[in-house]
Amino acid sequence: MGQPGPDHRPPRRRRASRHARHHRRTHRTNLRRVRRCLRERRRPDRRGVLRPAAFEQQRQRPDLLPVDLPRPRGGRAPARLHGPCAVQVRSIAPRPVLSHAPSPRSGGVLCSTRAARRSCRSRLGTFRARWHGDAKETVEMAWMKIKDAFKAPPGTELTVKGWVRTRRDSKADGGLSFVAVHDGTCFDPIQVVARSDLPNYEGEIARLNTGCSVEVDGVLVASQGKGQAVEIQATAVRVIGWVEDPDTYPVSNKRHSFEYLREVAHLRTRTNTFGAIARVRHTLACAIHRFFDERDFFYVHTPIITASDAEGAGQMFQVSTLDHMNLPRTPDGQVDYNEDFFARKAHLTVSGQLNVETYCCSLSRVYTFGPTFRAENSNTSRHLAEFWMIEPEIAFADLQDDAKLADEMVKYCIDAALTERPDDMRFFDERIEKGIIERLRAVVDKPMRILPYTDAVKILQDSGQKFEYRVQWGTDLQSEHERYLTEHHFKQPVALINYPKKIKAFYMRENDPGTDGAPDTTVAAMDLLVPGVGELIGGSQREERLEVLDRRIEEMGLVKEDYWWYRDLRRYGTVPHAGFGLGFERLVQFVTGMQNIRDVIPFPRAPRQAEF
RNA sequence: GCCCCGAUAGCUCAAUGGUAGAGCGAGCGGCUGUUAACCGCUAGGUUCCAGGUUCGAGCCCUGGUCGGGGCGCCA
Repeated sequence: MGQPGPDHRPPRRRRASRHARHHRRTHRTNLRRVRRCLRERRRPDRRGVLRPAAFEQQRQRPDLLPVDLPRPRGGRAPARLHGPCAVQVRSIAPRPVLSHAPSPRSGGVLCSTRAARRSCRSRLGTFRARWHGDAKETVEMAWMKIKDAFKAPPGTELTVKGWVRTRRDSKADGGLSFVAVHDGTCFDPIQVVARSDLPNYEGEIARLNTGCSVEVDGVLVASQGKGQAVEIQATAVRVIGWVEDPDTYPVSNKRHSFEYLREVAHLRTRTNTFGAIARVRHTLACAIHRFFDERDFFYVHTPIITASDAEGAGQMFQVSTLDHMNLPRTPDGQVDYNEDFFARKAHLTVSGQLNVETYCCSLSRVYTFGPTFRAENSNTSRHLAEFWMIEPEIAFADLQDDAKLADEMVKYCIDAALTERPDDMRFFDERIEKGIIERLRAVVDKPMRILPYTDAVKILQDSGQKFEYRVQWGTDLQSEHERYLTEHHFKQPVALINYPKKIKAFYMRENDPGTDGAPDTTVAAMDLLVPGVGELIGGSQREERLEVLDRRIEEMGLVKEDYWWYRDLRRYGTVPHAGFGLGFERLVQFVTGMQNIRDVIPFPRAPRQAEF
């Protein structure tokens, strides 16, 4: 705080006078605003934003009924506690807030239907007395997740546990605080109304800050204020964990940039955005497993450490237990990997595909879903060094089957997010990418576009667009080209198929000459491009003909013997088969509208980024 | 890896080479069934780091660190 000393005084005086000038100025402006508001019979708001007069009417809604909450009166209460005891009517309004008439036996009202009464009783059956720190007997009520609390009937007694989003105070009715509490189970926090007659009101409740963890006992009631349908009238608020310095709490109740939140990845999950991302990510992961399970796919756990280099391309992370400072050497000076853990050079996997193909060629339909590692020095919003990839592989299938599978899977996932997480999706629609719900719905409804690479090149060449890189058959499409196709030309996901073989991996099946009228040989590859993300899926039909595969391995300058077990699949009962890889984080990006891939994985790994 | 841009209060950002400010957040007080609340006051700074130019550097120069965007690699 302050360090008052002779040295500091002169600058302080100067600052104070400037301060004063400024405040006189803003004060005059505010006065003008307020006077205008009064003339127009409106309520003044900050920055001159005026609220409609309806606000006042809303505040005076007569149909809301204040209630008194019972406090423990010493002695044992639990045995006598049952649903209707929880609330006492203090004053009668024309229409009670709790949806049925007071019961004479209890003098209180809680549940309107038989089912709701039953539900109350069963929850209350779990009550038990508990000795609390302040030597007062309190009641532990049924702990409910906030998502369930929102669905419970008014009058339900419950406990919620979570973290404080905001606290607002009011002096009305002798003083009360509104505490927004979230526990991550749904998008919205629940509003807890804590009255000043709670024993720890002054000392604790009125000092709650964003980030504090609390347990709240109370009764669910229809809200008197607008902005939420229900709220909790608290009978007890227990502070579990304080925020030690609210001034430096990294995710205070305000807007933060995603760049900043990346630096506090351990706390960013408490924000509404990252909570929503986590839930949608979970829903998508579950949807993927469900999608495959419903279609008789088996989930195969392919190895994370591998000695094979799946595609002969791409930087890999090396896995070694050798002492870097004292490496064993062979006589010719090379590192002697015979001394290493696996007695050979080993890496983190860049793809489970080659392994999962073996299961495909025996279990027919399989998939992997696991972490994948690329040591490329990629600095983009769509690349990670560690990401999760889904790789299905289907036997007795060609590229058309593969594309169909990709189409169905993407649609299934989108539909799951839209139907299972409407609250989170509404948030993404309003705050992250306007209109995303509609666009996703359109993806589900429309048939997927499938377009040969050769035709795509023609479209681009005839587009009249100025591209930084010239479009030319035989070269890989640049991301500006892909974006033009999916974001401008088709305005929907597009699967490009049958790429020139020179730009694709050795295991992709060679097409017959002249396929799609292409000038040179193509392979049965498929890339699914989606707006905003680019390549969501990369896949192919696999080369099942041994002699063609061997030729391709040779052409690529690879060593046949390294792939001996992969080649065996072609020697013993080979079948046409196909598969693809879907970058899970890119799917999450596509569904949420988040722009940077580092924000859709809990703890991003990228070049120079592995803090958490 | 290449090309651009940036780094100033807890956060988001201002500030011709000449006395470092605002909004939000925080603390205190006022008002209020509140909800991006509002009003007043207060505190809060090694202007990323190391050098250099200058009477004087947040600003100009050099080097570094970190972050962002685009491209490449891909999923």
